[in-house]
Amino acid sequence: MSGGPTINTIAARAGVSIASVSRVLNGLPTREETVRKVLAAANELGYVPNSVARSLKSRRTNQVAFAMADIGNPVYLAMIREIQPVLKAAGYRLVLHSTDADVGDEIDVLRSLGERYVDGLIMIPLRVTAELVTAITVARAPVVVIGSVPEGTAVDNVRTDSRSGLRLAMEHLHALGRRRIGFLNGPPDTVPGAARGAAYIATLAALGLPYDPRLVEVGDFYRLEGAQAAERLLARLAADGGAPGLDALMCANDLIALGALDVLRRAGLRVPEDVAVAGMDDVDLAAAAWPAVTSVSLGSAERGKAAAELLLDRLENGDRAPRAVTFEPRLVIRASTVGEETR
Amino acid sequence: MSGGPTINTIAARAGVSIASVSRVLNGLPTREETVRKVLAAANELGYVPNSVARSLKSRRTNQVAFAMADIGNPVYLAMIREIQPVLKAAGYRLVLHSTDADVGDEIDVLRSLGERYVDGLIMIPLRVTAELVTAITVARAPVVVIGSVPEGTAVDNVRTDSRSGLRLAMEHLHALGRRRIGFLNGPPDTVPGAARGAAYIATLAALGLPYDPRLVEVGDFYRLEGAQAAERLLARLAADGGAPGLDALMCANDLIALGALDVLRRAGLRVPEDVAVAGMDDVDLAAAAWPAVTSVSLGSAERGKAAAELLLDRLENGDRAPRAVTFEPRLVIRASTVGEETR
DNA sequence: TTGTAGGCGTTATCAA
DNA sequence: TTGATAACGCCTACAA
Repeated sequence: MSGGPTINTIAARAGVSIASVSRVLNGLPTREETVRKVLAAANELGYVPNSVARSLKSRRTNQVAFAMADIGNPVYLAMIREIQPVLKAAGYRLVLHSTDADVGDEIDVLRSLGERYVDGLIMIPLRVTAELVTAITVARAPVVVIGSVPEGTAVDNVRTDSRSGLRLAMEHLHALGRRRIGFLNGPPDTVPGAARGAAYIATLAALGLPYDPRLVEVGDFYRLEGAQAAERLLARLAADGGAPGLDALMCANDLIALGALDVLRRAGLRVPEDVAVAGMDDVDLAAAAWPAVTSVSLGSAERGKAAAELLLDRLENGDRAPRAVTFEPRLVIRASTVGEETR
Repeated sequence: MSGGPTINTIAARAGVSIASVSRVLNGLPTREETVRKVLAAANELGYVPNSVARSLKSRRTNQVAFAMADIGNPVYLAMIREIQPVLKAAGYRLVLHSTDADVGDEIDVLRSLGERYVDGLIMIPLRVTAELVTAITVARAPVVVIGSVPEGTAVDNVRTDSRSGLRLAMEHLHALGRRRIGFLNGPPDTVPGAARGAAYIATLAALGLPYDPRLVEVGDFYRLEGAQAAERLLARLAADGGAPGLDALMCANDLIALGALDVLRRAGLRVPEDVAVAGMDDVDLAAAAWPAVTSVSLGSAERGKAAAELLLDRLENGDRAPRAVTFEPRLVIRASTVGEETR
């Protein structure tokens, strides 16, 4: 009573052994009549196989975990939307982990693979410490990492070069005649924060523009923090010299750009006439904002899909060499840099 | 080798029985020295308990499923963001199901509860058929439904009255002097579509406004479909009489409103000067849009949290009576109805 | 073709 | 305090 029917219940009802029940249920060759009796009993009892018992025996759970910093981030959301159907089609369920970008949490998730509640893991670490890399390499289940990972780490990996992506956007701003290009970054101790910060400086040099630290502010990859960073930047520029001395704002992601947009507007600056704004990630929100935000697509959806496929492949072929899939960034030009007329 | 260490491995290593190992690992009273030996062995071997075996024995998986139409919908996303931490704090993992608003899929999920891979389910059905209700009542694990469910259905339930919510928005439009209030709805065979369609007509009557079917279009609850519906509406009005004859647009959700916003703008109509626009759900996007969209908050986050708590409560207290939690809709006034000046 | 029995990794009972 | 042993529900040799 406490649990539902099991193969024992069915066996008793059908007057056969549990082995026969199992055989019928798994489509193994069985005498016609036995099949009938078993199926009839299973039907009447509303039998559903217990996946836990099945997993214990088969050593496979048909579950895959996805670990990211925060589901609220539209980038991860775009990935999930691609990952989920791929996994579902292959018969896997999706288990979600939010790590709040905490390395400890991420390492916990990796360790928990030893509990064997999933067959594999797709993860997006934001801070790649040595300890994390170790945890990845000793993980008890296949792992696919979305994002950069130290050269030579033996793990399936899907990445986009955000450095060249940021460069695309900067070149675009430069081509529009902008010369005082500010930069709002996320935490520099994260992989994307470090990469984009370095790319900003490198691109300035490549464009022959001076690097002026007063044009740079650091916050976090969210809208609110982006707005605060923009406020600090404007306040400092005002204190420094009066005139904004700023004709473009490169933002390390779209959420920051959206926050900056509000602040600029409130400060009476027109976008893009006074200050052109560009972001990264090309999330839905960027296209929906007003003005729509020029952004660098890092192929979130494609990366998610590729990661899922990579993991599925490894689940069937555990000992192939680690593979790295790379996507090219792509500039999506919208009104926040070129204005309305081109729409 | 193939699997990780088990209590057998540890028992052998520590020179004790598996029963002792289990006792130590579960903190049951054991002799000091045995504890030491077992913990030492477990540490050296990097032992992690197998959750599948544990689940088989304990009949609990520490997993909860969440089933919704589409993770891309910001409403569900807001819910997940609340549900996840509540479950995590209680030691549960979250399994995600996307059903594409397909009743068959939802019934499949309910049936799959018999597989016992989760301890409970939170679901948001869009179309509540008799078959679905049956499936809910015979489900093999506790279910919490977010949304309306037929009177008397014995299931934990969290809801907001979207009828009175829509009425709030309509009264607001009316108070602003709008008299030709159009309506863009989602599929009328969904619970929210039906409720909001009925509420539109009822509210018109309550406001003493005539019901003009030419002001109503039906599409789906997404941005693209909302835009298409808005286009059809404008085209028909233009064909019918030339002048728009429309001074407000009530949208069944925010995504529809965002789509409509684009279309109105492209048609050269100013929002809100020519046409005021209101949506429902109060998703992030509504606040981020330009102009920001007046919306009716149906308490998505709160509903998610309440659902998770309701489920946790039932998991500890399986036989209490079904409970219904209700939230009041709340109007959030933004620029799309009152213009910029009030910001 | 069918049934018996052992094992997947844990927990829990019952003697010793 | 400890160790054998029996479940949990399923799959699968192996033997009949």
